[in-house]
Amino acid sequence: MTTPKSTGNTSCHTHCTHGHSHDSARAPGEPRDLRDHLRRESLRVTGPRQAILAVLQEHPHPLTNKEIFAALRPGQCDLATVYRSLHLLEDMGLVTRFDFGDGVARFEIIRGDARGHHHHLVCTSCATIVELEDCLAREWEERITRDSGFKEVTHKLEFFGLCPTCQDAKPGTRRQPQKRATRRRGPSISV
Amino acid sequence: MTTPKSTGNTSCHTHCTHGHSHDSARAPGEPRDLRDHLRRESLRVTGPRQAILAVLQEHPHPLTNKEIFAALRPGQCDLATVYRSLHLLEDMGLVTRFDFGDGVARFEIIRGDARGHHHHLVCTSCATIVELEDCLAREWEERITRDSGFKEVTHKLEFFGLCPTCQDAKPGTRRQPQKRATRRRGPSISV
DNA sequence: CCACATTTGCAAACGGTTTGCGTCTGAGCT
DNA sequence: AGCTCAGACGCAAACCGTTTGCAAATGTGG
Repeated sequence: MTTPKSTGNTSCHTHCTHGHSHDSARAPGEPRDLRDHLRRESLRVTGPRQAILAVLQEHPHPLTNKEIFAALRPGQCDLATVYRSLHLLEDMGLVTRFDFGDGVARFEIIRGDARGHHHHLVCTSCATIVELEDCLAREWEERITRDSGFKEVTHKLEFFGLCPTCQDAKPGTRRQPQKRATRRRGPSISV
Repeated sequence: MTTPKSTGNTSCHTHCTHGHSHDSARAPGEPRDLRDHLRRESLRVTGPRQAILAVLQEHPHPLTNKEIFAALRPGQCDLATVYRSLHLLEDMGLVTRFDFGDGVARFEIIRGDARGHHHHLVCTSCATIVELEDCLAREWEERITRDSGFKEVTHKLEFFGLCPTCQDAKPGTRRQPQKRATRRRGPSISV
């Protein structure tokens, strides 16, 4: 259950092609911001919500609901509340949902410091996650908007590969035709 | 269950920036190809497998397991067999799995005629799907491979938006804070 | 036509996620 | 401070896509 494997390290920000302004002009994910957002919609500032956001703030990588739940003090709140709170935080725009195609949602806090919309590089073997700087597909959104007639065009883009560590521990040739190991969720991510 | 909604129309191939060679030099998804692949690995050419591949060949858009199952003659095969066969076809490289982030896998046959790796534009309201020509992110894979130390880098990229039809039938402002409609799977795709 | 490994159908299990409902609580008001 | 009540929470059950165990059915090479 609580496999801590999925949170990797390896900070490999591929590029840094923008000013990287270090002024912290109200980061969206800050505690104050949570209060403001909730007040504005006459919702309650509760312990679970603050605790969950705090966990997200301490972790620089996408976390699953269970991982967030595990990072909370035992008995601090129910798993169902974690799910509900993350929907709320997502709707309020404080948190981004990521989908690595393994059927588990992951969440990351939205930081003010130029760490907004971005993508990930995920190891298909150990699920180590590398954050990629900035977005790559904005201009395509525009082109597609023009050509398709769609509106409010957004995108999801994630990269997958074998991380340096897993390249060594390679278990021979992969892709046996049938008869492979179980397909039930493991630490790895099938692409 | 069998909502046929998710298969849209609207063929809007955004560009066509390559020779579009019309020679059908052995398309991967053809029946003959299925036989070859199976024989090569001493697997059986069964009715269900041929039928499933045939359904995929008739449909130009990604289909879910259930949609494929529904397109088969009643009693032709079990839903579990559909799941198993699609894993097989995917492993053999005859079919591509797509993930639109709604927790349901979709499959599309791999055609030989320059319709290999490509992406989609999905309406977040009615789930209409538009096929986008070719791939846009190949060069990024190379760059990321260089910069990260990962190997065998691949990617998943899908676009989402409001299709022309759904732009009109817009139900006022969206994004109510809490208390929105059910989150259980519907025809639409939440991004 | 046989023998046997591969597949299938069926039903049950699985795991992430959502929800119904009764109880609890944050926060505005007095 | 105390009241009040809409909004949150905890708990457990439901949902739903997917996977799998097992016995019976079937494709294939010899």
